Amino acid sequence: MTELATQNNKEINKKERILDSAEALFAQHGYDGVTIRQIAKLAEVDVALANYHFGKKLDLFHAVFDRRAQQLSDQRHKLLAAQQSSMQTLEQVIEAFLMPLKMAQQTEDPGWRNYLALLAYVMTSPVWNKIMMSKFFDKRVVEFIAALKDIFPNASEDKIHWCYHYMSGALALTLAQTGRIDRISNGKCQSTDFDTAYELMVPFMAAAFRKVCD
Amino acid sequence: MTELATQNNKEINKKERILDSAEALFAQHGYDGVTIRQIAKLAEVDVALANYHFGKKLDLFHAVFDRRAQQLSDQRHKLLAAQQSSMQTLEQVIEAFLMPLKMAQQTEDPGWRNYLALLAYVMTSPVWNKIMMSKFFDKRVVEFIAALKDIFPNASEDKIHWCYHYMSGALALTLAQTGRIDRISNGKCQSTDFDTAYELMVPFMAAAFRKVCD
DNA sequence: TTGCCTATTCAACAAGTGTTGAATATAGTG
DNA sequence: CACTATATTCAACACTTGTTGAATAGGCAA
Repeated sequence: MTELATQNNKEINKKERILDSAEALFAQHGYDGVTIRQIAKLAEVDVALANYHFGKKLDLFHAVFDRRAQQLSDQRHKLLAAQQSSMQTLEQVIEAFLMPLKMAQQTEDPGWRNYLALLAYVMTSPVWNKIMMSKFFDKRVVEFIAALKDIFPNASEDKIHWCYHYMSGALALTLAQTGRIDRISNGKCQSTDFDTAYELMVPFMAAAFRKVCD
Repeated sequence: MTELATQNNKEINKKERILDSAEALFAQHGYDGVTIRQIAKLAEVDVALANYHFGKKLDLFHAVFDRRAQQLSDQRHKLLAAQQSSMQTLEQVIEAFLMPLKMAQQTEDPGWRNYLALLAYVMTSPVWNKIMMSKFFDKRVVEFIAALKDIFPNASEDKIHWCYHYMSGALALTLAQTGRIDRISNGKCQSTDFDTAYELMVPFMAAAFRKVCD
């Protein structure tokens, strides 16, 4: 995200090409919906090379997920900690939570957009959620919820958790880019329009949080 | 839902046992994460029987999805149409949209809970969303959005669509029952607690809709 | 040159996949 | 009983899966 976009790397680093291809395919078809051979074909490398670099298929999946998770998680932590002063508003906290994803999408690197879809896949999967989300993101969510507790000192913890859950769901469906909002709105809204999605999401969620937690 | 729960059907109707087993496995592992042999084993029938009754694997998937989709869609339509009078409040409209899912969960039949997770899988999947959701549910969503337009005559259509999108995401993550809210809240909240999830969701979404669309 | 390490390809394995046709059981009808 | 249609099982097929060990290429140091 801070680095330059590494697009059009078709002639260099095969190792990263494997990661990029796996990322794109896993994001769209899920773990079981993708074969190593499909990944290798898209990356234009031999089938055995993925195994050489990353080991088993499951290890490759972890490698794909971890590559950008660290960056994303760090960004969230920075933004939340930066405004750790007790002057923070609800809108600021929500924005700090969403901003890294918005920035990831705005990068020229198309890999980031694929990664966000992969993140949505992991978030909504009953089997992957525990395994993958606890590695990096759960810690940041705890920080986010702590900030919410400061803002709503009188709210029960349960309500805050459920409110976060709703926001997390809205976020996940946005990241997934299923194309449903395009279809239902007859093309007037677009799944790929993250700017609008995030812009509207902040006041939407802020009002909802206040209603339930205040 | 209106019929009696058909639990403990282990000694009868093998055809329905296949559907039930496929439903449970597809919901948890997705389409590609499940083999016909796993389904047959769980249903305690021969591998070839699934093919005999439902044809190809993809046809079985459709059969599983369609079985309860019709009921769910009809319920939504009834509830929305019943209060078609211009006296309906925002809360009533949202409740009419969520109620069928709440009722499905409250049934004794554990198959319904599996089905809701399957629905979440389809809703969040980039590949399945278009194929499956357009068959039954898109029509009801259009009705739901029409009701929202009546309530917010001055709101732009885009905003209404995005608000629906957020709610749909929150709903999908709830249906998915990933166990994440359990983990983050240290067990204080539970993914299976649909009652609380729906109860809080109505005021949450109502306030959010008003903020953005009013 | 030789030697060595890493990267990459090739060919192949054993296991598992969806699917199918024939064989067998079951139940209902005359 | 026999006849028939449906339901179920059995065995096997052709194909794909992840994975691996041996073979090859390329770069770099001595």
